[in-house]
Amino acid sequence: MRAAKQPFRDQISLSSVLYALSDPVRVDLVRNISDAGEQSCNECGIEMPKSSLSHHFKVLRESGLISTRIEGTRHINSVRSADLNARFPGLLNAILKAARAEGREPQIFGVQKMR
Amino acid sequence: MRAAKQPFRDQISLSSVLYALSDPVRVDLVRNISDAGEQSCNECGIEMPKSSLSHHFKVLRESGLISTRIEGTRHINSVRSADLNARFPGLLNAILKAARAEGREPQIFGVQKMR
DNA sequence: TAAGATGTTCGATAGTTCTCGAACGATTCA
DNA sequence: TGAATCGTTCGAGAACTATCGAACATCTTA
Repeated sequence: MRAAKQPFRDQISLSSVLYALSDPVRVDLVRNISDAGEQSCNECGIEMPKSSLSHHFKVLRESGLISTRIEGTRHINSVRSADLNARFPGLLNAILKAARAEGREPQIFGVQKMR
Repeated sequence: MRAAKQPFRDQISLSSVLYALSDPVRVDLVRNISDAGEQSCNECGIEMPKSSLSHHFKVLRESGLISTRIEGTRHINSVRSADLNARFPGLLNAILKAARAEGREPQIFGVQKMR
């Protein structure tokens, strides 16, 4: 119903974006959503309690990385590529490319947190 | 004397890099060092207690963003551009460019932290 | 050797963040 | 209406981070 709280394009801050993506779980989420075009929280392929996942989605949303559209009972997420590319040209691609270059497969079978 | 603890090129992790740069103070530091080529902790232009500054330099060092060479009593920092570009091509430039695009001038007159 | 300069390390405090179960809300479907 | 689905929010505990003064270490120079 009420639109998820997210910044306008001009309010997206570099710090928040970098911070949001500094978590392996979240960068995987963005990577998956980006590859799939759109994705519900459910089919993100990352196994973890709902509340934890919801937390990560919230961070991504509030940082301006994703937007969420509600469709029935599902929340469909998409990467705000246009906004991000407008605000920080090349940044998102560089990060996603780096994530792939790092060789770590997107996480699917549970958590693997380290920092 | 003892070399500052820092990761080898292949051990630089995306998460650490993004996390390190998710702090406005640290991204300014990297920006300044990058512009200047090299810089001691002293002349970084950011006013803040020595211990705080040292903490930020440590984070940058441990994430692989900078390396520190000791010369007399001064610790001279430089950005590990070659290593970073080899490991994550285009990433550092994209971030520095984004930092400039954000319009926030590098911090000089004291702290201005917000996140 | 003593004093000064430059940074690091330690210890403490305050604020954040992550994680996860439990409760809640909204929507769909029988 | 009742049950199921899909997510969010709440609350609490553990872990981490930033900040900063004080103490320490190292090198230089008087």
